[in-house]
Amino acid sequence: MVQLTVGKLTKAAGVGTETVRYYEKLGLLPKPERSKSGYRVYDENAVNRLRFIMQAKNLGFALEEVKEILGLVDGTGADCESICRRARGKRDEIEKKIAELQKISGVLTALEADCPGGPAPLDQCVILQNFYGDGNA
Amino acid sequence: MVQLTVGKLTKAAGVGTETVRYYEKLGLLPKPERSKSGYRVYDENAVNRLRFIMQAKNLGFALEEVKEILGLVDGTGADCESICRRARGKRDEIEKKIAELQKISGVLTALEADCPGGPAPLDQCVILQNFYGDGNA
DNA sequence: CTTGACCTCGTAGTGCGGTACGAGGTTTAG
DNA sequence: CTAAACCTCGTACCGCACTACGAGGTCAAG
Repeated sequence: MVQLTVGKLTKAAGVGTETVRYYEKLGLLPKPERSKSGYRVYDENAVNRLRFIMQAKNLGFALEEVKEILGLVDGTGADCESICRRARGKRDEIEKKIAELQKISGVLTALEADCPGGPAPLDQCVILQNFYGDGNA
Repeated sequence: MVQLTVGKLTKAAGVGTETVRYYEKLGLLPKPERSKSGYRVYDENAVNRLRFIMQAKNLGFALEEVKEILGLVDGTGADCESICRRARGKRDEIEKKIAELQKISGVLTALEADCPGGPAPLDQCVILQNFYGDGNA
């Protein structure tokens, strides 16, 4: 088990020290061990947890939601069944997000396919006028 | 072409009137026609555009990024080639997001699969201790 | 044994994305 | 013909997620 100070941790995960403290306060990161002098001490698991948080956050999850997901994974106190149920719900949410992203990706691919390939005005990219309609929920 | 007031538009898209004004100010929505009395007048295309914005926003795109995507689609002034290039870049970003979401979804699926199915403590869900490592970038 | 990089904490300030408010004009139902 | 429901605008405020700041303690290098 490698021992990391908060500085090493933040460098490894690409975030600021303040952010780590903030996440700790919100309960996204567990309170770490402390050195004799009171410094936070982490293991490399913390790096991955932190990376996971950043990733989820970038994908449109609020910190509260990330906390919820992490709570499922930590399995703090609750029984397996209820955790499973919530995990399934969360996964369905995520699958929905994936589907929506795929739709947007499709729009951009169509846009690309429609481009004649040279520097020309976009007037002939007729597909675009209707794309919102295609992307309709 | 159906004519919509901003109230109809917002009801159709599920947002507030203020939000529409806000997006207009930011340039996400084009300045609409006005009625004699100065009311904003929209067509149903605006509903879809607005929905698209909400969707993209929920998926973790900042309004500026959404504006950029919409700019690509609107093809305002630029030539086809540069738009294509940026569309490709944006699509790659989106595909990355999709891949990350699939990883998170996978974690939750693994969690579910690991659940014995009854109300039991999660101690046996060993997979969880390492999941961050699995989800590692 | 001092310098300077690192750590501790709390509080205040920032930027984004709305959201609410207030003063006023318009339109339509009774 | 008046009242309610809609619209206009600008400004101010809100919550989230940081981010910076200031006062101080720790520790490894020279």
